[in-house]
Amino acid sequence: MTGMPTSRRKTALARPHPAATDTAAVQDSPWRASRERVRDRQVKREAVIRAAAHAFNRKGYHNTSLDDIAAALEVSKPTVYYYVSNKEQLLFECFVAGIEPIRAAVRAARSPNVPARERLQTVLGHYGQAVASEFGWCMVRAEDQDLSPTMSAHIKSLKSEIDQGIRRLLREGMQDGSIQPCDPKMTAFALAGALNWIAHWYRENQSMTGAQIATAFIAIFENGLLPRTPLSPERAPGGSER
Amino acid sequence: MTGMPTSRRKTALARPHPAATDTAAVQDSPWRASRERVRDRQVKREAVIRAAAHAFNRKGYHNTSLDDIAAALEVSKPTVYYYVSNKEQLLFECFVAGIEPIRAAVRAARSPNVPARERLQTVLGHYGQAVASEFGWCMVRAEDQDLSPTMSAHIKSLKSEIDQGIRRLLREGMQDGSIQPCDPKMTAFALAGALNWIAHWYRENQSMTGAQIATAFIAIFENGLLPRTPLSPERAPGGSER
DNA sequence: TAGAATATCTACTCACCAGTATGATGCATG
DNA sequence: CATGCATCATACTGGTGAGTAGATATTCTA
Repeated sequence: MTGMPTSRRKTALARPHPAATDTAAVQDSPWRASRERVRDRQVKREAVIRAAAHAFNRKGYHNTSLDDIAAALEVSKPTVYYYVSNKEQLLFECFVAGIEPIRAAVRAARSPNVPARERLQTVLGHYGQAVASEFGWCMVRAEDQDLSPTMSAHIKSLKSEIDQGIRRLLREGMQDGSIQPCDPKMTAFALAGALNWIAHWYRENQSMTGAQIATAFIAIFENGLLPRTPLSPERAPGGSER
Repeated sequence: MTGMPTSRRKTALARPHPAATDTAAVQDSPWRASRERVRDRQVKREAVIRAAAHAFNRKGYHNTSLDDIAAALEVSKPTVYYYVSNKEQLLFECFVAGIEPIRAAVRAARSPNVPARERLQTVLGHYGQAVASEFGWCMVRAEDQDLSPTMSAHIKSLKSEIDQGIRRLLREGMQDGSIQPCDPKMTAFALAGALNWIAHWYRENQSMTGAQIATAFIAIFENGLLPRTPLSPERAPGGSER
């Protein structure tokens, strides 16, 4: 009987987001599929990762408990711990799942028989798609501050790999004449920032797909805001990916 | 005596960032200034906000306890609660402190006697400075998921105000011919994303100031990656702000 | 100088949650 | 069908941290 009628409910304050359908089950759970125990560790492990990504997307890392994830899969918490060693690793796995396609694209962009700007287009296209994927949020938001030094270092190096790849493409583009002279470091930051931010506003079932957004962004970055002299009718000679 | 020598230490897992100088005191605390009680509620309140921003910057919102903030100010937790009602409000105040200068810049950019691209330059300049400021992190990272519906809606409307302002400048720029035809919505997202992301990599005492970074970004966005026909010797006719 | 208002502290409560101890249940295989 | 392994659950621990109760000290005011 504290008196004041102002909103008490410690719980309500601590969890600002009780969110209607909280235990919103994941669409496909290897457990719900059949009641008898399926022996496929890898499939289940990936289902756990995916469920975690889903929950992190909606409620954020810190507002998601492992009980939430377990509930979404309709299993108990120890089951989750049977497939991953702890919460941090769960975030890390989501991060890797999100960033891997980008790394692949960067590695594939080494072929020097294509103008660097076109190769950059391809990389940025995959980048945008990855950020808009189900793991995009985790990839973008995996914070230093929530990870052990080891994991943090690992993540940093993966991110750096991509950053360096983009800078290299920019430099190569300046050399082969397909890209306007610019500061590769700052330009890479601007590009990555614009694309990363997609994770903050993009939601599935939106009008545009990740690839379409990436294409639009590439056009913006290529053309620039400054009006171009209207004597180059073809603005993007290379075919956009997809 | 659990057996396995694998890393136990529940605490170490839960707080991955014990960070050497954790209770790193804030430079200027109205409390440390003089031991007798100063009667200046507003000054102290602002000191609390600033200390919170500092802590959030370094450790993130969820890894910062109100005890941390109190310790940084060399007071006790109830003292902090004497100036703010709860942790959420603390985040909100930091957000507002960060975003206010941008809103001011957007409002000031209504004067129609200057080309819209130049007005946009000014807005983006202030934007970049704000993101690189001590409140930048809080402004950019104030998550929906950590806020009550009321606060969340409030923040959304403030953000939207800026977004709409940028889109309007883009449209005006297309009309007055100072800006290349483009999709204002996507372009505003790209601009805001690139600038917001500054908060993720910028640290003070870096070689560039926030304003300098903003200037560099504006140049990148204006020129575009596509080489320009080398017949326009002056690339940015408008003087850069500052 | 007596009270009132302001400012601050010590010492709690209580919910939440990561992670675990322990044991049960099914499955394969000899 | 016994044994060992894989899989999963119940029920717990221990620690953390938001927020508070209630007392105390200091300053203002009448």
